[in-house]
Amino acid sequence: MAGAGRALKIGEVAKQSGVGVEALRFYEKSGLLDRPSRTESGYRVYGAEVLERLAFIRRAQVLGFSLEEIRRVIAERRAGQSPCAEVREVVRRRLAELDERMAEMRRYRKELAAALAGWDEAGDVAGHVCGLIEGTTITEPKSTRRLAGRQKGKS
Amino acid sequence: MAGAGRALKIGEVAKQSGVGVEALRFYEKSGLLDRPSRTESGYRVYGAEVLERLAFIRRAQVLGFSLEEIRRVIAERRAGQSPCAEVREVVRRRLAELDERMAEMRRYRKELAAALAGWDEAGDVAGHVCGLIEGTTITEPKSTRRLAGRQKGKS
DNA sequence: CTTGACTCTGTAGTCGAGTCCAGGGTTTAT
DNA sequence: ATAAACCCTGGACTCGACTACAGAGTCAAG
Repeated sequence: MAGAGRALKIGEVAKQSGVGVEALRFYEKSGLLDRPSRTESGYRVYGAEVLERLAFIRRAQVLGFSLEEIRRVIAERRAGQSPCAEVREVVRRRLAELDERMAEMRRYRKELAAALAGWDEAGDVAGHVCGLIEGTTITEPKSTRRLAGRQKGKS
Repeated sequence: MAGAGRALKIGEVAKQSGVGVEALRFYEKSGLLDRPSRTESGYRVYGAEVLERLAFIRRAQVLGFSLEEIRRVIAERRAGQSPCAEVREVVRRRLAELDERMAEMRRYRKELAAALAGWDEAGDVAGHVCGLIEGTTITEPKSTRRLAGRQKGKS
């Protein structure tokens, strides 16, 4: 696979992958990208396969892997072992988390929607903030854990 | 309302609210809590109503409000205006976000589950990472936005 | 040959929601 | 009276995934 124009400089890679020059260097530092060869003057020179790697990373990210997890997967792959066991593990965990998360969200959604609706017609009583928050009784999630949170993308 | 033991010191409040001394001071600094009166020696002295305020904050947080949003709501309330319009706004936004989020999650879940299942019986092919990530084609979310992310809770 | 776009390294800053610490002072129980 | 437990301030640190910047070198076009 791959066969497009090779010998990409970092800016090319950024443009083609949508990842951003700084992020690319950051990924390299974090062990997500192999360090590429260099021109005599020190410029990074990538082969087209880096684009696949980046797609891989993006995908994994989207699936909820943290960069650290992705790093481990890649490292294992490079160590010859198929990282499948690991990946499977992570995926299973993700699934469970996702389900939990979604259940939580559904609950919140219900609360929110109910509060909004009920309060939409009730008008507001001074002193109470719309009854919205002070009124609702929520079954507290015992541990509020991270979502597969990602920051604002520029795209 | 309220009528329990008044004149709480910060540690009491922490214990009764589950919020943590440092967080309480942090909330105060951030304008989420009014600054309480002090003893002569400078100790914070809270009235019981702070517990309600904290419950309010917790609830709002759980509903997906950021501290900044909560701060605004409280500020508006204090300014005499009912913050209902604002709250409603935020809630509506949250609902929309939540829905979008959940749709995304459902998609991911499907991908993950499918990948896991399909791959569970296929065995692994070297070179491909389980087909999991390199294989799946995901309809990319056009902008990857923050979830109502919250860090690891200590509870 | 000069201008401007690109690249390099290394360090620092961002955001959110806190946590942790040092280096004090105070209150309470023994 | 003294130790333990509490409280104070101010600032630094955490985590994750980047982004920004300074200051310097390099490359391609005109």
